[in-house]
Amino acid sequence: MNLRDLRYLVALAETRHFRRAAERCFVTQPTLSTQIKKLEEQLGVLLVERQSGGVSVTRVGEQVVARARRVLEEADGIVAFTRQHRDPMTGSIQIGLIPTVAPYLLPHIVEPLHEAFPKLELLLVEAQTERLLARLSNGELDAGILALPLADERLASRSLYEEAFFVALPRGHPLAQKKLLRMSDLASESMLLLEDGHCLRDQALEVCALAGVNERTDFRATSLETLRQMVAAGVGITLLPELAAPRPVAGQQSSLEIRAFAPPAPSRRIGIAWRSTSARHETVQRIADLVEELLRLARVA
Amino acid sequence: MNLRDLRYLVALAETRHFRRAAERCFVTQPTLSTQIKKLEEQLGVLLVERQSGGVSVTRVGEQVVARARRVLEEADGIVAFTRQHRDPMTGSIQIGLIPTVAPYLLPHIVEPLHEAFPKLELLLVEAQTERLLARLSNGELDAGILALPLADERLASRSLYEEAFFVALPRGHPLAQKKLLRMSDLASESMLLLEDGHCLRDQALEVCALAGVNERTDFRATSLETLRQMVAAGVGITLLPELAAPRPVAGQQSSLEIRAFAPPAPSRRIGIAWRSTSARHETVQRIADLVEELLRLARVA
DNA sequence: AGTCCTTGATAGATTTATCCAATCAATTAT
DNA sequence: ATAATTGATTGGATAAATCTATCAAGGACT
Repeated sequence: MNLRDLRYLVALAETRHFRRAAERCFVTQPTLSTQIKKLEEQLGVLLVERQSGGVSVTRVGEQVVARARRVLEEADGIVAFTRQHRDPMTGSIQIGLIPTVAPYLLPHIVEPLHEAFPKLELLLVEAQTERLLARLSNGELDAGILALPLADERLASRSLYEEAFFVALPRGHPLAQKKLLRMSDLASESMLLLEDGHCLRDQALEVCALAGVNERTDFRATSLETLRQMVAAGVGITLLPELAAPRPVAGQQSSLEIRAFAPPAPSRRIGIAWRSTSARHETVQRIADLVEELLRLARVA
Repeated sequence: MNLRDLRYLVALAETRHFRRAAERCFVTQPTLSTQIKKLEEQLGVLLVERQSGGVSVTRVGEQVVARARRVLEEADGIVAFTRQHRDPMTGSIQIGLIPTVAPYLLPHIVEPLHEAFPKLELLLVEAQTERLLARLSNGELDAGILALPLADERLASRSLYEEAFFVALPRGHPLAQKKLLRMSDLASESMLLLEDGHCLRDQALEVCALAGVNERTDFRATSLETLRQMVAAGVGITLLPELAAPRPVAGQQSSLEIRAFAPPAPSRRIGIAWRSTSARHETVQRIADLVEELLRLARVA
């Protein structure tokens, strides 16, 4: 049996006429005749009575026609459904972000993304790198925004932006008197860091190694915001990635001082990753394009 | 698009494996690969992600697969419908039975059914009511033999027979001295019952409630046969449905005594259920007719 | 009656779709 | 490193669907 045969049958039932039915199906009458006959043979039942001057559908035929209509409706439904989804920017896409990026990047991109791709449903998940990569690999996520480079070879990735590290100091800290800091300035300090599992922790540790700074091991924060609070409370200093370093709001006093490094400033690269086999490749690229553009604009401003 | 392609797709979604899917469809892997690819091109959407080590269905793919299943079901419905219009008593029919009926009813009916309808292939499945109804509703079964009444409104049903409950006692039990028991006789007893999920358990509990008997809660049997063994071993008493209460075989001593209730004896009604839309309606009726007749004869004998 | 027109059926040629066998490239397991 | 799996690809055989041309049967009209 075949969807085509069912279409022939329905057309025949509606026109009660082989020639007109054939015409409607854009085939010749013998074609339709043969196929209907074959269908009847396959089903072992006579579907139509061929009478001179037209065709009448048998009782069994009526039932089959009714069922055939349902089949065709469902089948056409598939086509209609996929037609809607042919546009890569429709449907839903699941994106994971690392916790040291999500709360600082998302405010910049969620609204513009929604405006640019109103039919795209963004499902955002926050998770640390390891778990993110696992969920990406097993198909639970379509894309992940995290620090590059990646170890996983089955994943493809591209860069979105590079963010410099800034030093966060409590108000009144001696180093706050300098406008730009050098690595060597930090040598006598001890650094507050995030707990294990955050890639930012590893990145900061690397900077520390270069600067000859020790980690303050009696305390590890579970989030960047906690870390910021601790610095503000005077417990120590820390490194903040660019997007997480708050712009000084005009007229607002902060107990936190942010200082940049003198070039060459340490930095980290944030990118987006996806399965190289992903069916959502196109969607991911379009999102990446927009995010890149948005970040460029935000940095200039 | 083509019904065959949809079958390929569903097989692929179920096996997550081109080769195994191809095998199931009785074609070679390249054939299935090509057709799936063609289907994807026609729909303009990627349906599966090809990864080394298997296949995963995309989100759009999942939707298409679900729709494809409906199309195929409807299409198969046409075949089934016409098949039974040729001769309702040919082909195969899948019947589910509850575990407290199957082993006691089937010996009475399987052979006569086969003799009466030699071209009908009986496929018998044993399952508890809940699972039976589920498999009936989703089309895995054509009919189900279970206790009435049913809750499910999408199913039609008719009665096959009513079976009284009997009391099973260990040999030498005081109650065994009476020929007929009243509910009130049981008041001081504690009853052994089946484990949860068996409808017989619920029915027996209802009788217990009427009789003011308590369930023996430290033990629940997984089958009627286990239950019978326990009673024979003197652990307690139980209720057995009529067909499961063994006739006393002449000359054979049993450590089990069976006693009927004085009228009005408690009983349960066993019936057969089917989807009201089932293409096998006629077949089910003919089977029900014969089963009803057979049971009537068996009861008289 | 005879002719014309309509109906669907049939035969043979042609095009198209489907399929398989063999093989490849990539990845994973041993 | 080697073998085993994975799905993709290619070329040619096979089967199916289609078209053109024609036929036979029935009804309508002159």
